[in-house]
Amino acid sequence: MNTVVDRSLLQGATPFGGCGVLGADGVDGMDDVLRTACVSRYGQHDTIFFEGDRAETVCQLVEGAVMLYKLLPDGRRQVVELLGPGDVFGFAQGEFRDSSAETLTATRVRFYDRRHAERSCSFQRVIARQMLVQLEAMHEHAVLLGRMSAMERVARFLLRLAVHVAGEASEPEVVRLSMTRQEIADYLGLTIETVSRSFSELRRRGVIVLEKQDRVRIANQRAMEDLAIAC
Amino acid sequence: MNTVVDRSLLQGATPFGGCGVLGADGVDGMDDVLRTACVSRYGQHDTIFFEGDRAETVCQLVEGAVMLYKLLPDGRRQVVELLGPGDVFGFAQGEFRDSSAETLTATRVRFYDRRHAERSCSFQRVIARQMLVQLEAMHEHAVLLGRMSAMERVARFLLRLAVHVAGEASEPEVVRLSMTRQEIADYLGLTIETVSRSFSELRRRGVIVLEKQDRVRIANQRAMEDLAIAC
DNA sequence: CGCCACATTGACTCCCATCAAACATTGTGG
DNA sequence: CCACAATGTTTGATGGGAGTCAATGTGGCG
Repeated sequence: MNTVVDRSLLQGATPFGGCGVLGADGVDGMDDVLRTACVSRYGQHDTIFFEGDRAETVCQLVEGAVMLYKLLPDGRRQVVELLGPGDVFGFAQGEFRDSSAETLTATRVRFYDRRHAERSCSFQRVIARQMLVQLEAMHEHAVLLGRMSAMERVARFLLRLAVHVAGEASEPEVVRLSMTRQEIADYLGLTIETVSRSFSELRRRGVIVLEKQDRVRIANQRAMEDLAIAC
Repeated sequence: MNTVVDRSLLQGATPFGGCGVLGADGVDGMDDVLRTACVSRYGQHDTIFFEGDRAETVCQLVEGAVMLYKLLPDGRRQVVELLGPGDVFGFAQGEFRDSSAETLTATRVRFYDRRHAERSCSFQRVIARQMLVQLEAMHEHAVLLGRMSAMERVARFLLRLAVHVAGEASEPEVVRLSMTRQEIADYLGLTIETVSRSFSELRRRGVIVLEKQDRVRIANQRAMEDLAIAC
Protein backbone atom coordinates (compact mmCIF):
# COMPACT_ATOMS: atom_id res chain seq x y z
CA MET A 1 0.00 0.00 0.00
CA ASN A 2 2.72 2.42 -1.00
CA THR A 3 1.79 6.01 -1.45
CA VAL A 4 2.82 7.37 -4.79
CA VAL A 5 5.84 9.47 -4.11
CA ASP A 6 7.24 12.08 -6.40
CA ARG A 7 10.60 10.71 -7.37
CA SER A 8 12.31 14.01 -6.90
CA LEU A 9 11.89 13.74 -3.17
CA LEU A 10 14.01 10.69 -3.22
CA GLN A 11 17.14 12.13 -4.71
CA GLY A 12 19.52 14.42 -2.93
CA ALA A 13 23.17 14.74 -2.03
CA THR A 14 25.25 17.76 -1.35
CA PRO A 15 27.72 20.02 -3.00
CA PHE A 16 25.90 20.70 -6.21
CA GLY A 17 24.73 17.17 -6.79
CA GLY A 18 22.12 14.52 -6.22
CA CYS A 19 22.07 10.77 -5.82
CA GLY A 20 19.54 8.17 -4.85
CA VAL A 21 17.90 7.47 -1.53
CA LEU A 22 14.88 5.31 -0.97
CA GLY A 23 11.73 6.03 0.92
CA ALA A 24 7.99 5.57 0.72
CA ASP A 25 6.81 2.83 2.99
CA GLY A 26 4.01 2.03 5.45
CA VAL A 27 1.10 4.18 6.47
CA ASP A 28 2.10 7.62 7.60
CA GLY A 29 1.60 11.28 6.79
CA MET A 30 3.39 11.24 3.48
CA ASP A 31 0.18 11.99 1.63
CA ASP A 32 -0.25 15.17 3.61
CA VAL A 33 3.30 16.17 2.97
CA LEU A 34 2.92 15.82 -0.75
CA ARG A 35 -0.55 17.29 -0.94
CA THR A 36 0.61 20.47 0.70
CA ALA A 37 3.79 20.79 -1.37
CA CYS A 38 4.15 23.54 -3.93
CA VAL A 39 6.89 24.69 -6.25
CA SER A 40 8.26 28.21 -6.74
CA ARG A 41 10.64 29.62 -9.30
CA TYR A 42 13.48 32.01 -8.61
CA GLY A 43 15.89 33.99 -10.74
CA GLN A 44 19.60 34.27 -10.19
CA HIS A 45 20.69 35.87 -6.91
CA ASP A 46 17.22 35.82 -5.42
CA THR A 47 16.80 35.33 -1.71
CA ILE A 48 14.59 32.40 -0.71
CA PHE A 49 14.64 33.22 2.98
CA PHE A 50 16.66 35.11 5.54
CA GLU A 51 18.32 33.93 8.69
CA GLY A 52 15.87 34.56 11.52
CA ASP A 53 12.77 34.10 9.38
CA ARG A 54 10.13 31.86 10.84
CA ALA A 55 10.74 28.33 9.57
CA GLU A 56 7.33 27.04 8.57
CA THR A 57 8.39 25.12 5.51
CA VAL A 58 11.00 22.63 4.45
CA CYS A 59 12.54 23.30 1.07
CA GLN A 60 13.82 20.99 -1.59
CA LEU A 61 15.83 22.15 -4.53
CA VAL A 62 14.31 20.76 -7.72
CA GLU A 63 16.58 22.48 -10.19
CA GLY A 64 19.41 24.97 -9.97
CA ALA A 65 21.89 25.86 -7.22
CA VAL A 66 21.47 27.52 -3.86
CA MET A 67 23.85 28.73 -1.19
CA LEU A 68 23.20 29.04 2.53
CA TYR A 69 25.12 31.73 4.37
CA LYS A 70 25.38 33.39 7.73
CA LEU A 71 26.33 36.98 8.52
CA LEU A 72 28.17 38.45 11.47
CA PRO A 73 26.93 41.76 12.88
CA ASP A 74 29.81 43.61 11.24
CA GLY A 75 29.01 42.26 7.80
CA ARG A 76 31.44 39.39 7.52
CA ARG A 77 29.80 36.57 5.63
CA GLN A 78 30.36 32.83 5.58
CA VAL A 79 28.72 30.64 2.99
CA VAL A 80 28.00 27.47 4.95
CA GLU A 81 26.55 25.23 2.29
CA LEU A 82 26.23 24.77 -1.45
CA LEU A 83 23.19 22.85 -2.59
CA GLY A 84 22.15 21.14 -5.81
CA PRO A 85 19.09 19.38 -7.21
CA GLY A 86 17.45 17.04 -4.72
CA ASP A 87 19.00 18.64 -1.67
CA VAL A 88 16.75 19.51 1.24
CA PHE A 89 17.32 22.69 3.21
CA GLY A 90 15.67 25.21 5.46
CA PHE A 91 14.66 22.57 7.96
CA ALA A 92 15.22 24.24 11.30
CA GLN A 93 15.80 22.80 14.71
CA GLY A 94 14.04 25.64 16.44
CA GLU A 95 11.48 28.12 15.31
CA PHE A 96 13.70 30.15 12.99
CA ARG A 97 15.97 29.61 10.00
CA ASP A 98 19.57 29.42 11.05
CA SER A 99 20.95 30.84 7.81
CA SER A 100 19.91 32.74 4.73
CA ALA A 101 19.29 31.03 1.40
CA GLU A 102 20.11 32.66 -1.92
CA THR A 103 20.01 31.23 -5.41
CA LEU A 104 23.18 31.02 -7.47
CA THR A 105 21.32 30.27 -10.68
CA ALA A 106 17.73 30.24 -11.84
CA THR A 107 16.04 27.74 -9.61
CA ARG A 108 12.94 25.77 -8.80
CA VAL A 109 12.21 24.99 -5.17
CA ARG A 110 9.55 22.75 -3.70
CA PHE A 111 8.13 23.73 -0.34
CA TYR A 112 6.65 21.25 2.13
CA ASP A 113 4.68 22.14 5.19
CA ARG A 114 6.87 21.66 8.19
CA ARG A 115 4.12 20.37 10.49
CA HIS A 116 3.23 17.65 8.05
CA ALA A 117 6.84 16.84 7.33
CA GLU A 118 7.54 16.31 10.99
CA ARG A 119 4.68 13.84 11.22
CA SER A 120 5.60 11.74 8.21
CA CYS A 121 7.82 8.75 8.71
CA SER A 122 8.97 8.53 5.10
CA PHE A 123 9.82 12.15 5.15
CA GLN A 124 11.79 11.83 8.35
CA ARG A 125 13.75 9.09 6.72
CA VAL A 126 14.59 11.27 3.75
CA ILE A 127 15.46 14.15 6.06
CA ALA A 128 17.70 11.98 8.20
CA ARG A 129 19.51 10.81 5.10
CA GLN A 130 19.86 14.32 3.78
CA MET A 131 21.06 15.76 7.05
CA LEU A 132 23.62 13.01 7.27
CA VAL A 133 25.01 13.72 3.82
CA GLN A 134 25.17 17.40 4.59
CA LEU A 135 26.75 16.79 7.97
CA GLU A 136 29.55 14.75 6.43
CA ALA A 137 30.04 17.45 3.83
CA MET A 138 30.32 19.97 6.66
CA HIS A 139 32.96 17.87 8.37
CA GLU A 140 34.97 17.95 5.18
CA HIS A 141 34.46 21.65 4.93
CA ALA A 142 35.56 22.22 8.51
CA VAL A 143 38.88 20.60 7.65
CA LEU A 144 39.19 22.89 4.68
CA LEU A 145 38.36 26.01 6.67
CA GLY A 146 40.41 25.11 9.71
CA ARG A 147 43.48 23.47 8.28
CA MET A 148 44.06 24.24 4.63
CA SER A 149 46.05 26.92 2.85
CA ALA A 150 44.43 29.26 0.35
CA MET A 151 45.75 27.29 -2.61
CA GLU A 152 44.58 23.99 -1.17
CA ARG A 153 41.12 25.41 -0.58
CA VAL A 154 40.77 26.71 -4.11
CA ALA A 155 42.14 23.54 -5.68
CA ARG A 156 39.81 21.39 -3.62
CA PHE A 157 36.86 23.60 -4.47
CA LEU A 158 37.46 23.29 -8.20
CA LEU A 159 38.12 19.58 -8.03
CA ARG A 160 34.95 19.05 -6.09
CA LEU A 161 32.86 20.92 -8.59
CA ALA A 162 34.54 18.96 -11.37
CA VAL A 163 33.68 15.64 -9.76
CA HIS A 164 30.08 16.62 -9.30
CA VAL A 165 29.75 17.93 -12.81
CA ALA A 166 31.50 14.87 -14.21
CA GLY A 167 28.28 12.86 -14.20
CA GLU A 168 26.63 15.30 -16.55
CA ALA A 169 27.02 15.13 -20.27
CA SER A 170 28.80 18.46 -20.81
CA GLU A 171 32.48 18.57 -21.73
CA PRO A 172 34.58 16.79 -19.16
CA GLU A 173 36.91 18.81 -16.91
CA VAL A 174 35.22 22.08 -17.72
CA VAL A 175 33.66 23.45 -14.59
CA ARG A 176 31.06 26.16 -14.56
CA LEU A 177 31.37 28.11 -11.36
CA SER A 178 28.07 30.02 -11.33
CA MET A 179 29.45 31.90 -8.34
CA THR A 180 31.17 35.26 -8.20
CA ARG A 181 34.67 35.51 -6.78
CA GLN A 182 33.15 37.07 -3.69
CA GLU A 183 30.83 34.12 -3.17
CA ILE A 184 33.68 31.67 -3.64
CA ALA A 185 35.76 33.65 -1.17
CA ASP A 186 32.96 33.65 1.37
CA TYR A 187 32.58 29.91 0.93
CA LEU A 188 36.29 29.19 1.31
CA GLY A 189 36.89 31.62 4.18
CA LEU A 190 39.17 33.81 2.08
CA THR A 191 39.10 37.27 0.52
CA ILE A 192 38.18 37.94 -3.05
CA GLU A 193 41.75 39.02 -3.79
CA THR A 194 43.24 35.80 -2.47
CA VAL A 195 40.82 33.72 -4.53
CA SER A 196 41.65 35.72 -7.62
CA ARG A 197 45.38 35.39 -6.99
CA SER A 198 45.02 31.64 -6.53
CA PHE A 199 43.19 31.33 -9.84
CA SER A 200 45.91 33.37 -11.53
CA GLU A 201 48.63 31.25 -9.99
CA LEU A 202 46.92 28.07 -11.19
CA ARG A 203 46.62 29.56 -14.64
CA ARG A 204 50.27 30.62 -14.62
CA ARG A 205 51.29 27.08 -13.72
CA GLY A 206 49.14 25.66 -16.50
CA VAL A 207 46.94 23.70 -14.12
CA ILE A 208 43.76 25.38 -15.24
CA VAL A 209 42.53 27.43 -18.18
CA LEU A 210 39.98 30.17 -17.68
CA GLU A 211 37.76 29.76 -20.72
CA LYS A 212 35.52 32.48 -19.44
CA GLN A 213 35.45 34.10 -16.05
CA ASP A 214 33.10 31.50 -14.71
CA ARG A 215 34.25 28.56 -16.80
CA VAL A 216 37.36 26.71 -15.74
CA ARG A 217 39.02 23.90 -17.65
CA ILE A 218 41.14 21.63 -15.55
CA ALA A 219 44.16 21.18 -17.80
CA ASN A 220 46.22 19.10 -15.42
CA GLN A 221 44.07 16.88 -13.26
CA ARG A 222 47.07 15.32 -11.57
CA ALA A 223 48.65 18.58 -10.49
CA MET A 224 45.27 19.67 -9.25
CA GLU A 225 44.89 16.63 -7.06
CA ASP A 226 48.36 17.11 -5.62
CA LEU A 227 47.45 20.65 -4.66
CA ALA A 228 44.17 19.57 -3.10
CA ILE A 229 45.81 16.88 -0.95
CA ALA A 230 44.13 13.53 -1.62
CA CYS A 231 40.68 13.93 -3.12
CA MET B 1 0.78 0.60 21.94
CA ASN B 2 3.93 2.53 22.61
CA THR B 3 7.10 0.58 22.98
CA VAL B 4 8.94 1.32 26.16
CA VAL B 5 11.78 3.56 25.16
CA ASP B 6 14.83 4.21 27.21
CA ARG B 7 14.63 7.86 28.02
CA SER B 8 18.25 8.47 27.24
CA LEU B 9 17.60 7.93 23.58
CA LEU B 10 15.33 10.87 23.66
CA GLN B 11 17.76 13.47 24.84
CA GLY B 12 20.54 14.94 22.79
CA ALA B 13 21.86 18.26 21.58
CA THR B 14 25.33 19.27 20.65
CA PRO B 15 28.34 21.00 22.02
CA PHE B 16 28.67 19.19 25.29
CA GLY B 17 24.99 19.18 26.18
CA GLY B 18 21.63 17.52 25.86
CA CYS B 19 18.01 18.62 25.68
CA GLY B 20 14.72 16.88 25.00
CA VAL B 21 13.31 15.39 21.86
CA LEU B 22 10.32 13.15 21.62
CA GLY B 23 9.92 9.82 19.92
CA ALA B 24 8.32 6.43 20.32
CA ASP B 25 5.20 6.07 18.27
CA GLY B 26 3.42 3.47 16.15
CA VAL B 27 4.54 0.01 15.18
CA ASP B 28 8.07 -0.08 13.86
CA GLY B 29 11.44 -1.63 14.47
CA MET B 30 12.19 0.24 17.66
CA ASP B 31 12.04 -2.93 19.69
CA ASP B 32 14.80 -4.43 17.62
CA VAL B 33 16.88 -1.35 17.93
CA LEU B 34 16.69 -1.38 21.69
CA ARG B 35 17.05 -5.13 22.06
CA THR B 36 20.31 -5.08 20.17
CA ALA B 37 21.72 -2.07 22.01
CA CYS B 38 24.62 -2.43 24.39
CA VAL B 39 26.68 -0.04 26.45
CA SER B 40 30.47 0.22 26.68
CA ARG B 41 32.70 2.19 28.98
CA TYR B 42 35.80 4.11 27.98
CA GLY B 43 38.57 5.91 29.82
CA GLN B 44 39.92 9.33 29.00
CA HIS B 45 41.55 9.68 25.57
CA ASP B 46 40.35 6.33 24.33
CA THR B 47 39.49 5.88 20.69
CA ILE B 48 35.98 4.64 20.00
CA PHE B 49 36.51 4.22 16.27
CA PHE B 50 38.74 5.46 13.49
CA GLU B 51 37.90 7.22 10.29
CA GLY B 52 37.56 4.55 7.62
CA ASP B 53 36.33 1.85 10.00
CA ARG B 54 33.29 -0.05 8.83
CA ALA B 55 30.22 1.68 10.23
CA GLU B 56 28.03 -1.12 11.53
CA THR B 57 26.75 0.65 14.61
CA VAL B 58 25.23 3.94 15.60
CA CYS B 59 26.58 5.39 18.83
CA GLN B 60 24.94 7.44 21.51
CA LEU B 61 26.86 9.15 24.24
CA VAL B 62 25.30 8.29 27.59
CA GLU B 63 27.79 10.07 29.80
CA GLY B 64 31.01 11.97 29.27
CA ALA B 65 32.39 13.90 26.31
CA VAL B 66 33.63 12.83 22.90
CA MET B 67 35.30 14.57 20.00
CA LEU B 68 35.16 13.68 16.33
CA TYR B 69 38.17 14.57 14.23
CA LYS B 70 39.59 14.14 10.77
CA LEU B 71 43.24 13.90 9.75
CA LEU B 72 44.98 15.04 6.60
CA PRO B 73 47.64 12.75 5.10
CA ASP B 74 50.39 15.01 6.45
CA GLY B 75 49.09 14.82 10.00
CA ARG B 76 47.14 18.06 10.27
CA ARG B 77 44.08 17.45 12.41
CA GLN B 78 40.72 19.15 12.58
CA VAL B 79 38.32 18.39 15.40
CA VAL B 80 34.95 18.57 13.67
CA GLU B 81 32.56 18.03 16.52
CA LEU B 82 32.29 18.06 20.31
CA LEU B 83 29.62 15.82 21.76
CA GLY B 84 27.91 15.54 25.12
CA PRO B 85 25.40 13.24 26.83
CA GLY B 86 22.52 12.26 24.58
CA ASP B 87 24.29 13.08 21.36
CA VAL B 88 24.23 10.54 18.56
CA PHE B 89 27.30 10.00 16.40
CA GLY B 90 29.03 7.54 14.16
CA PHE B 91 26.04 7.27 11.86
CA ALA B 92 27.55 7.11 8.41
CA GLN B 93 26.14 7.93 5.05
CA GLY B 94 28.17 5.31 3.29
CA GLU B 95 29.84 2.15 4.49
CA PHE B 96 32.60 3.77 6.53
CA ARG B 97 32.98 6.23 9.38
CA ASP B 98 33.81 9.67 8.09
CA SER B 99 35.82 10.71 11.14
CA SER B 100 37.52 9.29 14.20
CA ALA B 101 35.93 9.41 17.65
CA GLU B 102 37.95 9.86 20.81
CA THR B 103 36.82 10.39 24.38
CA LEU B 104 37.72 13.56 26.20
CA THR B 105 36.67 12.18 29.57
CA ALA B 106 35.63 8.84 30.98
CA THR B 107 32.59 7.90 28.99
CA ARG B 108 29.71 5.51 28.52
CA VAL B 109 28.50 4.89 24.99
CA ARG B 110 25.46 2.95 23.83
CA PHE B 111 25.72 1.13 20.52
CA TYR B 112 22.77 0.36 18.30
CA ASP B 113 22.81 -1.94 15.35
CA ARG B 114 22.80 0.12 12.23
CA ARG B 115 20.59 -2.21 10.19
CA HIS B 116 17.91 -2.10 12.80
CA ALA B 117 18.28 1.62 13.33
CA GLU B 118 17.74 2.25 9.65
CA ARG B 119 14.51 0.30 9.76
CA SER B 120 13.01 1.96 12.79
CA CYS B 121 10.78 4.96 12.31
CA SER B 122 11.17 6.29 15.82
CA PHE B 123 14.87 5.99 15.55
CA GLN B 124 14.95 7.77 12.22
CA ARG B 125 13.05 10.57 13.87
CA VAL B 126 15.60 10.87 16.63
CA ILE B 127 18.42 10.69 14.13
CA ALA B 128 16.88 13.37 11.96
CA ARG B 129 16.53 15.63 14.97
CA GLN B 130 20.07 14.96 16.09
CA MET B 131 21.57 15.48 12.66
CA LEU B 132 19.71 18.74 12.42
CA VAL B 133 21.06 20.03 15.72
CA GLN B 134 24.55 19.01 14.74
CA LEU B 135 24.20 20.52 11.31
CA GLU B 136 23.23 23.89 12.74
CA ALA B 137 26.13 23.66 15.15
CA MET B 138 28.41 23.01 12.19
CA HIS B 139 27.08 26.06 10.39
CA GLU B 140 28.01 28.12 13.43
CA HIS B 141 31.38 26.51 13.53
CA ALA B 142 32.00 27.19 9.86
CA VAL B 143 31.53 30.89 10.57
CA LEU B 144 34.02 30.64 13.38
CA LEU B 145 36.59 28.78 11.27
CA GLY B 146 36.14 30.85 8.17
CA ARG B 147 35.62 34.33 9.45
CA MET B 148 36.78 34.85 13.02
CA SER B 149 40.06 36.02 14.51
CA ALA B 150 41.95 33.87 17.00
CA MET B 151 40.69 35.90 19.95
CA GLU B 152 37.11 35.72 18.78
CA ARG B 153 37.36 31.97 18.36
CA VAL B 154 38.73 31.41 21.82
CA ALA B 155 36.23 33.76 23.47
CA ARG B 156 33.36 32.09 21.68
CA PHE B 157 34.61 28.67 22.62
CA LEU B 158 34.76 29.53 26.32
CA LEU B 159 31.43 31.28 26.30
CA ARG B 160 29.82 28.35 24.61
CA LEU B 161 31.13 25.90 27.16
CA ALA B 162 29.97 28.24 29.90
CA VAL B 163 26.45 28.37 28.53
CA HIS B 164 26.26 24.62 28.27
CA VAL B 165 27.63 24.06 31.73
CA ALA B 166 25.34 26.74 33.17
CA GLY B 167 22.50 24.28 33.54
CA GLU B 168 24.47 22.12 35.89
CA ALA B 169 24.74 22.77 39.58
CA SER B 170 28.49 23.46 39.73
CA GLU B 171 29.73 26.98 40.38
CA PRO B 172 28.50 29.37 37.80
CA GLU B 173 30.94 30.82 35.30
CA VAL B 174 33.60 28.26 36.01
CA VAL B 175 34.22 26.20 32.93
CA ARG B 176 35.98 22.88 32.95
CA LEU B 177 37.72 22.41 29.66
CA SER B 178 38.54 18.70 29.74
CA MET B 179 40.53 19.30 26.57
CA THR B 180 44.23 19.88 26.14
CA ARG B 181 45.42 23.05 24.45
CA GLN B 182 46.23 20.98 21.41
CA GLU B 183 42.70 19.65 21.21
CA ILE B 184 41.27 23.13 21.60
CA ALA B 185 43.62 24.37 18.90
CA ASP B 186 42.57 21.58 16.56
CA TYR B 187 38.94 22.39 17.21
CA LEU B 188 39.35 26.11 16.61
CA GLY B 189 41.63 25.80 13.59
CA LEU B 190 44.56 27.41 15.40
CA THR B 191 47.93 26.33 16.77
CA ILE B 192 48.56 25.44 20.37
CA GLU B 193 50.72 28.54 20.80
CA THR B 194 48.03 30.87 19.54
CA VAL B 195 45.46 29.32 21.87
CA SER B 196 47.84 29.69 24.77
CA ARG B 197 48.59 33.29 23.91
CA SER B 198 44.89 34.06 23.67
CA PHE B 199 44.26 32.61 27.11
CA SER B 200 47.14 34.65 28.50
CA GLU B 201 45.85 37.79 26.87
CA LEU B 202 42.39 37.21 28.35
CA ARG B 203 43.96 36.65 31.75
CA ARG B 204 46.07 39.78 31.42
CA ARG B 205 42.95 41.79 30.63
CA GLY B 206 41.15 40.32 33.62
CA VAL B 207 38.44 38.72 31.50
CA ILE B 208 39.15 35.22 32.76
CA VAL B 209 40.92 33.61 35.69
CA LEU B 210 42.72 30.31 35.23
CA GLU B 211 41.86 28.50 38.44
CA LYS B 212 43.67 25.46 37.17
CA GLN B 213 44.96 24.71 33.73
CA ASP B 214 41.70 23.18 32.67
CA ARG B 215 39.39 25.32 34.82
CA VAL B 216 38.51 28.78 33.64
CA ARG B 217 36.47 31.33 35.58
CA ILE B 218 34.81 33.92 33.43
CA ALA B 219 35.47 37.03 35.50
CA ASN B 220 33.96 39.52 33.10
CA GLN B 221 31.04 38.04 31.21
CA ARG B 222 30.37 41.29 29.41
CA ALA B 223 33.86 41.73 28.07
CA MET B 224 33.78 38.10 26.99
CA GLU B 225 30.60 38.59 25.01
CA ASP B 226 32.02 41.65 23.30
CA LEU B 227 35.04 39.64 22.22
CA ALA B 228 32.91 36.78 20.97
CA ILE B 229 30.71 39.05 18.83
CA ALA B 230 27.07 38.53 19.80
CA CYS B 231 26.51 35.19 21.48
C1' DC C 1 63.26 14.70 43.95
C1' DG C 2 63.31 14.45 39.20
C1' DC C 3 61.13 12.98 35.22
C1' DC C 4 57.63 13.71 31.74
C1' DA C 5 54.04 15.70 29.44
C1' DC C 6 51.90 19.80 28.79
C1' DA C 7 51.76 24.82 28.71
C1' DT C 8 53.72 29.38 28.23
C1' DT C 9 56.62 32.85 26.36
C1' DG C 10 59.83 34.90 23.01
C1' DA C 11 61.87 35.84 18.40
C1' DC C 12 61.22 35.66 13.85
C1' DT C 13 58.88 34.60 9.38
C1' DC C 14 55.39 34.30 6.11
C1' DC C 15 50.87 33.89 4.32
C1' DC C 16 47.03 36.26 3.61
C1' DA C 17 44.22 40.55 4.55
C1' DT C 18 44.02 45.27 3.47
C1' DC C 19 44.17 49.29 0.73
C1' DA C 20 44.53 51.07 -3.79
C1' DA C 21 44.60 51.18 -8.68
C1' DA C 22 44.18 49.24 -13.21
C1' DC C 23 41.71 46.15 -16.10
C1' DA C 24 37.73 43.36 -18.09
C1' DT C 25 32.94 42.53 -19.11
C1' DT C 26 28.36 43.62 -19.59
C1' DG C 27 24.56 46.43 -20.45
C1' DT C 28 22.56 51.09 -21.71
C1' DG C 29 21.42 54.94 -24.22
C1' DG C 30 22.75 58.49 -27.40
C1' DC D 1 27.93 51.27 -33.29
C1' DC D 2 30.48 53.35 -29.86
C1' DA D 3 30.88 55.94 -25.49
C1' DC D 4 30.41 55.21 -20.90
C1' DA D 5 28.73 53.79 -16.75
C1' DA D 6 28.37 50.00 -13.59
C1' DT D 7 29.85 45.91 -11.83
C1' DG D 8 33.07 42.50 -11.16
C1' DT D 9 38.05 40.90 -11.52
C1' DT D 10 42.96 41.18 -11.50
C1' DT D 11 47.26 42.96 -9.99
C1' DG D 12 50.43 45.59 -6.95
C1' DA D 13 52.32 47.39 -2.55
C1' DT D 14 52.28 47.00 2.24
C1' DG D 15 51.35 45.47 6.99
C1' DG D 16 49.74 42.56 10.56
C1' DG D 17 48.04 38.36 12.62
C1' DA D 18 49.00 33.98 13.32
C1' DG D 19 52.33 30.14 12.28
C1' DT D 20 56.96 28.26 13.19
C1' DC D 21 60.93 27.24 15.78
C1' DA D 22 63.06 27.28 20.13
C1' DA D 23 63.59 27.87 25.01
C1' DT D 24 61.67 28.12 29.47
C1' DG D 25 58.12 27.24 32.89
C1' DT D 26 54.83 24.24 35.47
C1' DG D 27 52.12 20.70 37.39
C1' DG D 28 51.44 15.72 38.30
C1' DC D 29 53.18 11.40 39.70
C1' DG D 30 56.17 7.44 40.54
